[in-house]
Amino acid sequence: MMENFPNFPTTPSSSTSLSLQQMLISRASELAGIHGGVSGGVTLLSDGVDLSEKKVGVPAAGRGGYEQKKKTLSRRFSFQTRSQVDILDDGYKWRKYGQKAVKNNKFPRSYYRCTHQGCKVKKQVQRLTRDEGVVVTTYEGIHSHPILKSADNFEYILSRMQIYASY
DNA sequence: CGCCTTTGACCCGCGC
DNA sequence: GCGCGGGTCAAAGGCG
Repeated sequence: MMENFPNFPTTPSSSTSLSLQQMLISRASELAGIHGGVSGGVTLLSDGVDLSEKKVGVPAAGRGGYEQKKKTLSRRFSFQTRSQVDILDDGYKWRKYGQKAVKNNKFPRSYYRCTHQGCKVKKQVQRLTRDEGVVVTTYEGIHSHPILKSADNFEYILSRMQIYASY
């Protein structure tokens, strides 16, 4: 079985009303309930963590000139699933902007950003070293626009995925 | 032709 | 103060 993720502090709080995020959480919780026996269920990095103020380096004028900006809307949560594909179609359009190898993990981590203008939602997808079938998806931010297409497909994918939890 | 992926360099925070 | 680990930029190429 899988071991828990020490890096992912799990907070059993599902109070905020996030659109997709909430749907995911509720969906995941529901599925976790369905799968009941699964030790773990859903790994949720709920929002409200210490992300109140996050400094982000923004290029000011070419290289060398970086401007410090503070962000307040950084909500983050993650979940891991069993899936063959990395990209889970959640109804939004994403543009990949980076890929980096992480220490302790043999598989690289991919960084995506919502292509919608003004929407600064990011997500990163990472595959576990030990279990290639397990994919960790982390969302950061809240979409400031409606979903482009129906997320039914995503729900379908979710419904046939096994979701882990760490509590 | 426009958007997306790829990929190396760059930047930053933090620990030693 | 330096090095490492992690996140982002941006140029160039690819594909529909």
